[in-house]
Amino acid sequence: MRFGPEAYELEFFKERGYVRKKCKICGEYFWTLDPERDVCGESPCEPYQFVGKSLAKKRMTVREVREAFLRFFEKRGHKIIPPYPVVARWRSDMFLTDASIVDFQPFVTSGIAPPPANPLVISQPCIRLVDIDKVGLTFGRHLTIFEMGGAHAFNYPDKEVYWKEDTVRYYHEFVREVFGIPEEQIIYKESVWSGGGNAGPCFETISYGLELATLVFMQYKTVGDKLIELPIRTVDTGYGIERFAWFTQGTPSSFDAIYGELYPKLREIIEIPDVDRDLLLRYAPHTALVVPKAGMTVAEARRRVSEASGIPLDVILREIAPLEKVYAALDFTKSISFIISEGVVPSNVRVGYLARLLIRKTYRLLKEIGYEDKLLDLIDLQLDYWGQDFPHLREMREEVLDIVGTEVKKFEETLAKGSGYVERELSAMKKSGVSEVPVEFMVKAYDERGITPDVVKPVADKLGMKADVPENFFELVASRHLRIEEGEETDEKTKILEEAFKDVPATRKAYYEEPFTSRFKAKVLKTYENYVALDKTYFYPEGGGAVADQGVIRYSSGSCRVVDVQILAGGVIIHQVEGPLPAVGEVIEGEVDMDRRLAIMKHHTATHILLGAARRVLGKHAWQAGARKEPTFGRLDISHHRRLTAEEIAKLEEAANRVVAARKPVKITLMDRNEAEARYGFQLYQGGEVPVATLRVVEIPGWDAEACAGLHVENTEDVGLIKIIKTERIQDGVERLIFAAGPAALPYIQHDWSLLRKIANTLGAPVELADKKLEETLNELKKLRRSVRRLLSSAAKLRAQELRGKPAATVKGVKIYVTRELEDDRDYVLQISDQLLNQKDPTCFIAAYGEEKPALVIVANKEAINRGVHAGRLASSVARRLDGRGGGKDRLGQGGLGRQVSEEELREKSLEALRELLAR
RNA sequence: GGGCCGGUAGAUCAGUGGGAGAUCGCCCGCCUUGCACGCGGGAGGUCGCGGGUUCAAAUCCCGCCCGGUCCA
Repeated sequence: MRFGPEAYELEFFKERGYVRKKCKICGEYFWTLDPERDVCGESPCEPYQFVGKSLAKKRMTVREVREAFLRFFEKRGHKIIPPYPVVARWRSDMFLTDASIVDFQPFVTSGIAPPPANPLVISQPCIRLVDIDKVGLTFGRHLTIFEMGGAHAFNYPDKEVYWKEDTVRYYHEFVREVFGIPEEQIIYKESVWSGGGNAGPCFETISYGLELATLVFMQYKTVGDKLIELPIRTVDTGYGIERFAWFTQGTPSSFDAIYGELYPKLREIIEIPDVDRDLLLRYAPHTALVVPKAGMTVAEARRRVSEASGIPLDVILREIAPLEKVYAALDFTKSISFIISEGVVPSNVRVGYLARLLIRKTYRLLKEIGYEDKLLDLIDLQLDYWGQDFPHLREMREEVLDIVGTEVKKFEETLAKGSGYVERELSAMKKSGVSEVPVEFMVKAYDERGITPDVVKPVADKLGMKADVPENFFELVASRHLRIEEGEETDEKTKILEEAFKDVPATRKAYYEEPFTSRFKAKVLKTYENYVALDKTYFYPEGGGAVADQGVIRYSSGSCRVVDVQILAGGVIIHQVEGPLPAVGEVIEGEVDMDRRLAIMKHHTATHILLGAARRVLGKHAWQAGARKEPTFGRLDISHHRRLTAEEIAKLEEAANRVVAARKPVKITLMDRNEAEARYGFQLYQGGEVPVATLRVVEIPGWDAEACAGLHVENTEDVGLIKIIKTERIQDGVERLIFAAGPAALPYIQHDWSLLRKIANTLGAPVELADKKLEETLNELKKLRRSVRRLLSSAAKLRAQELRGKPAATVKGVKIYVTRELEDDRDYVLQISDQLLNQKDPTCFIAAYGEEKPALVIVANKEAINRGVHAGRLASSVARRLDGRGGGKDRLGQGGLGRQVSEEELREKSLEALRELLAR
């Protein structure tokens, strides 16, 4: 995609005397005051020109740049907006805030809601994990976490704020005034921005070889390869706060500029490689050549920088690479600090998984330089340092360290178990003559146990095996997961219904107006199959995890039962009914099953109460990860890094029921989105994305406030008792509370009670002593087992003595013992045989044991086997003669008999079978 | 949410339908000034839970619980 030159031609450029040139390296057009310039100046077309110099008015820290940026735009009519979270919980299409405009998407940019101010300015911490492998290599041009200075204006058809001219003028003025960059060093490179279905022309602004900002004019919606004009044109500027700070300080890397103040404290934790300053200053400018695209490997990047700087590759690898690792560790630990302090719990799902990968990557990185035990110290350092500007980092210190600490411990366990596993498997392979670790094994180890090839490799080396990791390793992992996407049937059904009811106006949601009214009159607007749409309804449709209402619809000629209620995309509410349909146009009388509805409402309010309790008992990281409200129970999934203990569950119940007893009103208010966010914060979005301008805020004062479309009781007291029935771990890092509130709690309590009484009754002990009694009983059982074993062992010896002198027969020189034992214990019988077979003569022992259907055991000693006895075949043969089946190996045969048998009959059949066997 | 792997002695694990094992740890004894090592002996198990198939299940099948891991 490209825009014509007219998209970039500004009055401003004419005024200042700028000319349009084409870069001889990258071929892009750019605007400059210098007619001789033929390179755009952006990396990788040119090395950095500012390293080792102080070209700005003065050295500035990140904090100073941020302040200067905000004040500059504030003075020019922009309102300063506090930063949004880095975890984009208000959006369902992304996990992390990766640009300042993300804060206002999609509600503001699409026109659903007004912006909190217009124009506005914000310094937004952003997290981008895409270039994570190149962080360090570019000496800080790329970071996983950075602040994007965003000056934004939203231009509506009837209200123009400002557009391209002013945007560029502001930038121009900003860099000249604040940093003193001379005009001839300010280059505007033409480019195109697109993302998230939107697009527009943009300028990348470059000075001294470094891109400092991007000025985007978001103007189009992309549909396929077509551009459609957006009604709202958005000025989306991104000023690289860290890059400005880097530029002003002229340090070799931007890390020195960002974390310079931290270095003394950092040195107390880890050793920072002491690289010769001249070497760094020679090297740093050429890191501009590294472009973090998928195409360029790390080795390739190194080779190019080495060539351009004239520094040999081995010097780079020896001197500079270790320093890059420290840089990356700083960057990663800052990201972790920000993400976890917003309540993300590492897990195997969603944003929690990103957090886990990031923590593991950082751990491995630190391990490479021998400081994996310092991970928490580094995070602690970051929390304290950035906590000056972002106070929640300091407030969450304990929780963050606890959560990351838990995660690290888990990972260490995984690694320890993993390398043990690898060692066992590989040495087994080696024994069987394999000299190279199969790729399939490495893929399997990663997929099933999270063991990366770098863990396999040292073990293979130790065992003297080859282990080559293929380039496409991660593709091979992915190929294990290929499967057919399953189509969603429900979506199809919804589409059909939406089509059928598309000409019906949105249903009036009378249940919001009078949530306690059950009987109502309404007009039938349309019916389709067994679905009915009315002009208004008191039936609450399924939504927000709450199940739909049920009830009846009565009309002149009959009635039907309402079994389900759904709301369609257009706002039409359809009632799924059983029974004959009312006529279109008729006025019906609806009646909601109010007992059921009240039970659902109680569970819904209880959900909010419990969530508030979870935040207090477990910590602020306890976010709702899902919920369901049924008439008979409720379900609340919360993020938490450990299994809940019985004590925590009790505390949750106590806290929740205290709120019930406190008789707090449940206040429901419709509120402007920006106002609600300002008042309650982003904890509003517990249920996920809420794509509307006006939020319905359900507040339990002093306890909980959420954007919620559900129906609630009027006062916490109406909820009644809240009892947690059980907890499950539905994902790693997500605990599910299943609970019941009010009368619905009673059946669970009664059920447990009667079960307990039954158990106590059976044990013959009062309920209070049932646990003790059970313990005693089990202990006794254990003792008895031991006694029985000992006694049977002695009994077996005696029995063997009895039998020893009188074998039943001798067939072809094989001594045969046959016995019928009533004791149903195989060990006993086998011990008898052990005694009897311990002799040189060929001997075979045959026993049937147990009272009802007896079991059969046949054992032969080595000499007997040599004479042709096969205990397994014999068992099969004997058992078959007695209506049973059996089998086994030559030494031991076992089977079951189908009927009772006397010792005489057993002997008879056994000898018969044996003669047959030995005759062959 | 989906896929895959696993749950056996206090710990780590072996055991592919036929008598529950190894190593470490623990206890006792020998050796030793003492400790460690070494030697000898011993204790320790509802084979995660429930159901099914089978004469017979740690082992095969189904469900559940618990843990791990990869992907979106």
